[in-house]
This record gives sequence, structure tokens and C-alpha cells, in this order.
Amino acid sequence: MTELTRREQIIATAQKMMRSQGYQGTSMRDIASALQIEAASLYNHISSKDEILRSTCFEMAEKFLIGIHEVNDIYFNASERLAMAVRNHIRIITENLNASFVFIHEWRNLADEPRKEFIFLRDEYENEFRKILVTGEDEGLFNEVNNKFAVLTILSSLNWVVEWYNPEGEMDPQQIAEKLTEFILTGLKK
Amino acid sequence: MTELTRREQIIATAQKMMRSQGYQGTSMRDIASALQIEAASLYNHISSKDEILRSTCFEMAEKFLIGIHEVNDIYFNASERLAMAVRNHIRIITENLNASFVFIHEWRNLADEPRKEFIFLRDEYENEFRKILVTGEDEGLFNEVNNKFAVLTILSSLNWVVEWYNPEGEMDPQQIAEKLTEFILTGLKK
DNA sequence: CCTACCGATCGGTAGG
DNA sequence: CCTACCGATCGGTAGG
Repeated sequence: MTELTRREQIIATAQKMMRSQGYQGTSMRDIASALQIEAASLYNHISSKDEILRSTCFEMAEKFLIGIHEVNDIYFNASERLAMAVRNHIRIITENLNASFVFIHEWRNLADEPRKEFIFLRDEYENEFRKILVTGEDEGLFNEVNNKFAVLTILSSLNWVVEWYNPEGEMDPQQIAEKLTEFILTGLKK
Repeated sequence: MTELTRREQIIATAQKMMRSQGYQGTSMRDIASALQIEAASLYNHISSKDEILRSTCFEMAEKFLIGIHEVNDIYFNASERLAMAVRNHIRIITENLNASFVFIHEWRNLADEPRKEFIFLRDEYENEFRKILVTGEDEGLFNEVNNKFAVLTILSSLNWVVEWYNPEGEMDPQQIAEKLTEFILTGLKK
């Protein structure tokens, strides 16, 4: 583990507590006492509780967008691209479990303006993902489906990993990504 | 709309507000003022804020369990059973959008004891769902998959409907259920 | 990084 | 269903 600045320690601690207690259920005093300092001292490193949420949500959004652009900028066929996109998504979630949880569940607590900006970025991600499905149809590899619907369904499966992923569990992130891709491509039926 | 008791009005109003602001972000004063009464008056009908959450989570859990038992108690082949289970799940969500949202997102705010009980019921639901997949394998209809993993993935897709379902949208609950079943069974690949 | 503190708001109760 | 109120806790600031 590389050394964290005090600010990074505060944010990491906050994310961990927000994962189990939620944004609103985590007080500045909770965060401070986990770090064995007083609540007032937090404000030398961050400007507000809201800032923790904003920086978490937007930093995670950026990671996901970098991941999907990386996939769509390289040429592969749609199946390979889908596999890469899933792998990136699962990697980002499992490498940032607490932050991902906050990103997925607590963005609703953003103030109006940043929330709109957040939704904009999320929509961009969905659009990039949709491009993969469209490519798959054009290539004749994928069924023609309602793409908006399909992307929401796929992303819900990917995001749910944050609920049950256990770093000590049987499946590692690569295996999870592989299974998910397989399921998305072929479904249950023999 | 049938007439609601005061208690039911309070709970319905609370669910609606908790859907947009969360459990912790909704105060008793918020609920009261939406009903144009004083916060203290709420306590003639309910005993605590916690009770609203508990009754919402457990009433929804019961609906889902009734739905899945109904499916598993009747004999059909696994594909038909899956279609029925999905239809029931989507029907319950779309008929109780606000309550479903609270059920899916806010159960973490339950106190320790009811939360354990809630998780127990949720596990029972997952187990009943898993039975369908096992039946499908035994019948030679479904691929052999990691069932626990598959059920979590399927339920995540079903639950995500609560995020984007719009009663005025293009797809009605039946169509959504049909598309989801199709996706679960056959995936994207041609 | 701390002490001392602010105004606001919270869930809930007593008593009518 | 209301008035009046309680103790607790909240995010945050002033000043060192």
C-alpha cells in the first residue's frame, strides 16, 4: 500500500463507513473518530461532507469512462469488445469496492448541479456501452434487441457485483467477468 | 383507488418521499407536512419511523415470496416457470413502485434483528428462484451454471427495473417481463 | 489539530 | 390532532 495523504485517508475512511451506513448515516464525527481526531480537524483537509461524495462519485465516473473509451477506441469485433468492457467494469469495481458502492448507491445525495452532471456522465457511459451492441448487430453477431433496455439490464448485472463480491471468495475478478460475459452472450438455455 | 386509512396514507406518503430522498433523508416532519398535519400527530397512527421501514420491507418480502411459491407449487417445465417467476416479480415491482424502491434500497437501515430476519427471507426467495434453474438443468433445458451466481445476476436485472420503469413509458410490465425472460434464456448472441 | 461553540434539525413524548 | 417541549446530534466555524 502506498502512503496516503491525510486527505486520502479521510476519503477512504469515509467511503468505508458510507458503504455500511450510507452517506446520510455517516457523520463527520464518525469519520473523525475512526481516524482518532476531532471532527473540526477534518476541515483542514476537506471543505465539506458533500465534497467527499462529489470527489468519490466523479473520480469513479472517470475511471469507468476511461475504461469504456479504451475499449471502443480499439478495433475488435463486438464479442471481444463486450468481453473487454465487462472485464474493465468488474476490475474497476473490485479494485475500488467501497468507492464503487458509494458511486452506485449514494450519488442520489449529490446536490442538484453535480447530480445533473453525474447523470450526464452516466448516460455517456451507457451510450458507449450501447455502441458495442449496435456494432454487434451490424456485424450480424448479435440479435437485434432494444438496445437501451439491453444495456440497462447488462449494467445492472455488472453493478450488482458490488453487493456480493468477496475478495476472499472462490471467484476472482477475471473469472467473474468471464462468467458474466458468457451469461450475457448465451443466456441459460442449452 | 380504494380508500386508505390514515395509517396507510402515512406509509404511502413516507414511501414516496423515501424513494426520492432515502430513509434517512426523510424526516417525520417532512412526512407530516406533506399530509398537512404536525409531526407529533403521526404517532397516533404509527409507533416510530422505524416501523414504516419495517412494515414496508416485510410486506414487500411477503408479496415476492407468495409470488415465487405460487410458481414453484405448480408443475410446469423450467422455462415456463422462469417466465412466470419473472412476470410475478415485475408485476409486484411495477404495482408497488415506491414500496419496491424502499424494499430494494433502504432495508440496510433496518435495526439489527429485523435486518437479519429480512436477509433470511431474501435468501429464501433466492433459493426458490434457484430451484427453477436446477429443475431446468435436470430437464436438460438449461446449461449447467453456477446457480448462486446466475440467480444473483438474474435478480439484479429484475430489480433494476425499479430504477427506470415509467408507467407512462413505451413498455408495459408484461412486455418488460417478456423481454427480460428472453434475454435471460437466450442472451445476445445470434 | 484542538477547544469551544453555533444554529438547525432530528425522533419522539407529555398532556390535553 | 395540536401545542409545547426534550435531549441528542448534526455540519460547520472562530480562533488559536
